[in-house]
Amino acid sequence: MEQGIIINRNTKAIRDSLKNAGIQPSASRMAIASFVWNTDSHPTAEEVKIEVEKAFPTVSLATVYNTLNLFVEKGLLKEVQDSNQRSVRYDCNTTPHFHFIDEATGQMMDLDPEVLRISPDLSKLGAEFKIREIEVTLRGRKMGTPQDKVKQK
Amino acid sequence: MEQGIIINRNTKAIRDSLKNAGIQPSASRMAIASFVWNTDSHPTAEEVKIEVEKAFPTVSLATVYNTLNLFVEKGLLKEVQDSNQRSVRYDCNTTPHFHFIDEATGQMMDLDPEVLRISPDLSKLGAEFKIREIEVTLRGRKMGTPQDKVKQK
DNA sequence: AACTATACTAGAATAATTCTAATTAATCTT
DNA sequence: AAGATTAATTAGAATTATTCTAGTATAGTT
Ligand SMILES: [Mn+2]
Ligand SMILES: [Mn+2]
Ligand SMILES: [Zn+2]
Ligand SMILES: [Zn+2]
Repeated sequence: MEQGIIINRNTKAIRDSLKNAGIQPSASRMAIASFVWNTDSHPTAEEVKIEVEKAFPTVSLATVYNTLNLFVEKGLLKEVQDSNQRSVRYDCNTTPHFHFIDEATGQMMDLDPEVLRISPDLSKLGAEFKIREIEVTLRGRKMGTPQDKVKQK
Repeated sequence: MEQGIIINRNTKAIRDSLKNAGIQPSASRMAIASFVWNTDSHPTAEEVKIEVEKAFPTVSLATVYNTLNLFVEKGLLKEVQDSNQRSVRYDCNTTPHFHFIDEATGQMMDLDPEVLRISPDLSKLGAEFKIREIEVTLRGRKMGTPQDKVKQK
């Protein structure tokens, strides 16, 4: 029953991804990418900063935001809304998928796109609606076994 | 092809709705309710303030927020996220429905729940996910005829 | 009218994000 | 390699949405 996807790229793969997107793989960008591409926790900018500081103590918050925004622009990350509706979270899973938010913990989990079938009824929607993206979030509780908390590589 | 729902309650209906929810229908609450329950524009708090000030010039921003939060608490309004992901919008349509956001104008439109069929595949989702709410937003362009802009009562 | 509870207000505080202007680092040209 | 140019990073100020505070006004109750 594994919904989450952890990208887990190594240093070389990360460097190549950045170069590929036309981004110079500077040290701070590498540090930020290494963190966001190896977690499925949908971190906030502040959480990214806290983690990245461990490896790279001089990184500034402005650089964290600049870098995350750059990654979003280049399609390497997606922005998603935190459930408090106040801050942004960053999602390294840029493939179409859905989210489940546990309302007790606030934790945002990826859902495999196969768990939901979504069919727009064009006859009712009207052809004048040009859809670019469908965003779906489920909210509720996940009654998980403790093992569910364990991250696997 | 009408997706939007305009509640359009008159003064007496609004007063009754407030009383019904256990809210004292003070003058400022009436003014705020009269606006938010007669628009399908999904206004922000700032937009609510600007409108309400016309009828009620001394209303404070704190009262606008207090009142909107109170209405949300009592289930009279729903909060939805603005597409800039920075501010909250208020939706007088508390029945299950979906949203379409025109990415050129930022306009948020209601979609009738019949335009989308959503089926969770419980066998894949897992019974431990207790779903309370499914939130769906479509983004794209609406290539409307000019008449589409006209509000009908 | 006095008392109490509720509602309202102006302005301060908070917090997420962006902006500014200066500094550093990397890349390019000669 | 030196100098010139461009790109990246920084600290801190600015912006903005929202909440908080503490005082004032209003409404309901005896
Ligand atoms: Mn952004
Ligand atoms: Mn709220
Ligand atoms: Zn995700
Ligand atoms: Zn709506």
